[in-house]
Amino acid sequence: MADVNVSSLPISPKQGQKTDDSQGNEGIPAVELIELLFFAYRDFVGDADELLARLGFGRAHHRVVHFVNRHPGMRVADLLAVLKITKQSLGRVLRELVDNGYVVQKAGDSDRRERLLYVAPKGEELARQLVALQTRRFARALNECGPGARDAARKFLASMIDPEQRAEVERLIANANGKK
Amino acid sequence: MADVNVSSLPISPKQGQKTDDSQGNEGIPAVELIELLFFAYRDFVGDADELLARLGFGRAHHRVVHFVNRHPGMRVADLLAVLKITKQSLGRVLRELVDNGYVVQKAGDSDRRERLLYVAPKGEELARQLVALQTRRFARALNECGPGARDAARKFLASMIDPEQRAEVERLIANANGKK
DNA sequence: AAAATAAGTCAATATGGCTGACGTAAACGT
DNA sequence: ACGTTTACGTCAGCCATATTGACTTATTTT
Repeated sequence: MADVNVSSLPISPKQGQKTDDSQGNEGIPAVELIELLFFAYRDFVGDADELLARLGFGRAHHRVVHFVNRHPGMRVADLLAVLKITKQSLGRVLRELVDNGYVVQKAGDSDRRERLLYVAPKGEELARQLVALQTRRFARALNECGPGARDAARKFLASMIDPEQRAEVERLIANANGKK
Repeated sequence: MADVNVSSLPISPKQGQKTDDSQGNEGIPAVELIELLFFAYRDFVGDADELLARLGFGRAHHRVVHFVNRHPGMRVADLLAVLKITKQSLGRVLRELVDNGYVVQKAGDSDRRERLLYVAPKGEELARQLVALQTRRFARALNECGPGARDAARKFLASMIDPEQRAEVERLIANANGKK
């Protein structure tokens, strides 16, 4: 599968551009971390792509199914805010998911203008499979890193989020987890 | 900028779906890590987007400038292998970068069919600015996580890469770092 | 009754991918 | 020396995902 031949690239003439920042975190130029995150994320999303492609879906459908599954009854406006896309962009994707029986919409109880979003059984199963795929990658990686890696990764990833947005994301996750 | 209103999403009825995997890494459902990585990566690439947009460039240009800067003299075929895109997809992006004086091409010395890629001063400056932006995010995050976070993050990110691809990525990074 | 809100839709456009087909120049193999 | 392969580029057409702007419909709010 996609066996590339990147061997023997020329060696960069400029030696390790440190750009360092103390605080007990010296020694690894940040550009290295930047590239690792790039490759890690590419493989991370790649897990889901094959499964989605077999259903005729793309990453946009993935995101919708995932968040609707995690937040049953969310409004369209909420979904737009989470995904940070426009309503026109969501339109086609949501319609396809509804038409194919992955997502259902119900008018709001107190406000009947709202179309509350829920996953149908098909959608829940798809979301479950997608989470399972990506969970497997995390499990493998964290096992390789040894004990404590999970907490460290959680803290690191949260810290990478824009400070102004972090509280909101944490709230989102806590809500979906059932706020235990 | 983009102040969303995601407050008060409904609470998920199904409690924390553990999907756990022992090894001293219990306690955080993987779905939480999945979402944190999603949001972290979105903000991570978002850093560059604004700067690129001002130049009329997109993420595709970012990747090209970055890797050409890190691997001066790389061949077009090497770049295609790293980015895993087709030569037709690269075509327009590379042409724009060359036309606007960010990247230069030189015929190979021993094989004159090759068009070796180099950043022009303009391209080097752009690459530097982009790395600086993303370095700033890493520095802030790692400082928040305390000592040792850098090594932990490096190990974690590397472990998230497909095992079959990891050696190749490590080689790529080592080469660019000057193989010290 | 008027205004604001939630959602959906139409149209046009941009970006970044893809496949297939073809062309050119240079290197390689027999 | 000739034919094949390689490295690169390009034309044409397609798809997926996103954008902005304008407009409609239903419903709630004021």
